[in-house]
Amino acid sequence: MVRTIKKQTRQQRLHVLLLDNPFLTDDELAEKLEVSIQTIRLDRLELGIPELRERVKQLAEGANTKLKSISGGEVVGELVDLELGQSAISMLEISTEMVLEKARAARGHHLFAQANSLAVAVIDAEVALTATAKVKFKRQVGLGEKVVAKAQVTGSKGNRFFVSVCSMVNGEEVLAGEFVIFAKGSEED
Amino acid sequence: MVRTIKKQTRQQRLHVLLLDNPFLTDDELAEKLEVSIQTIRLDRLELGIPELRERVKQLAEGANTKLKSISGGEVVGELVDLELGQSAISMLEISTEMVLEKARAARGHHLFAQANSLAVAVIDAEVALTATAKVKFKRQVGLGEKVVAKAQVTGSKGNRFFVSVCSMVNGEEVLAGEFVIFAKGSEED
DNA sequence: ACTGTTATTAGTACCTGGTATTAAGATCTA
DNA sequence: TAGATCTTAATACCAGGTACTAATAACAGT
Repeated sequence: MVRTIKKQTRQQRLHVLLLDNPFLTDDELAEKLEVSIQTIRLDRLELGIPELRERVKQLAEGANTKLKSISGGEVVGELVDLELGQSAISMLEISTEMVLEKARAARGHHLFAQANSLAVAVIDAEVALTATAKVKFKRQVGLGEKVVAKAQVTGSKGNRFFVSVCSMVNGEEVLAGEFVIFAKGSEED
Repeated sequence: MVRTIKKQTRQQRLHVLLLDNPFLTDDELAEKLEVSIQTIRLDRLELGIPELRERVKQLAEGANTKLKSISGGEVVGELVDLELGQSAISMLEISTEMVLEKARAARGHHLFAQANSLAVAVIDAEVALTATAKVKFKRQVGLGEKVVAKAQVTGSKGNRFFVSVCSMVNGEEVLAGEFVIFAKGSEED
């Protein structure tokens, strides 16, 4: 079944081509893969790949929400556990966009963002803002690694809450932070 | 000239509608604004607004680069001045995505990201990573405000560099931070 | 060598969301 | 009432598809 193998590899190449550049039309794909446009369409059908316009649309929508989830979401990372006023756990997988090209290590502020947003989230108040933060980055975090952050409220004084956060990768500490969070008032950030 | 006013306000509404939801077709716009589809098309022509597919495409492309510039770019914010190994200045305008809904204030980690990436950028080395950070948020920063961060290298010890960062809005201090940055090696983040 | 299956290509009708152009009415203004 | 502006209609055309039918090519098993 040589043809089947050909077909499979072509469909794989199709998949890769579209991952690399989702803006390719069937026409262009047909040229690149040296088959007819109908074959491309059958392939897309079999692979469940939508047409150009749909792909572009999904990109446009998806990028929007991804942007928000990175910069505007309530918690950076995925909230795994939350006991308001006491402790919280979140998980963040390091993606390509978070990594410094040269060092291939996650940029510090992403780890900070995870820890900071978790420290804010754990506070049981309408409005909570970071007042001060003291952070230690213990070791690099690489692409694809999953960072688990644990936040623990250690005390409070008036509307000031003290939260310590510890982030781990595979049981290894990668970040330790002490946060002071302001609750309710709009005095500071 | 009642018609002219009508036209202007309609075009303004058109503009706003598309800002709010760029995925609207001319058909839908015509319905919302209670004019014919031709009028919508003339309006788009006059306003220089491209057709739906083009808008979506631009969103898809633009969102990609925006994502990168927020999370993967070399410096968070706009680099205004840079003297490698000495000092650097960057500017960051607070956009809607950076703001906490309830507090209407910029989330701490955005200010941190600006300061941290600036502290890293100012170091004259192939690879620079944050080792420790101590940050104080002095006051809230609101939507649309422009944060100017200044980083100053205050000393070094081996491959450890000490950088202090001060961020201001309208001459008012909003963030003060002390960073320790590792240069070259891949020891820590 | 013949047959059945799978793979590929071709062709056609139709769809959405447009552009571009021409022409006809509507609306107001001087 | 004439002229300018605005709005709507109608039509031809386009890209980039879907959906379907049919013909042909390539090979496998017997």
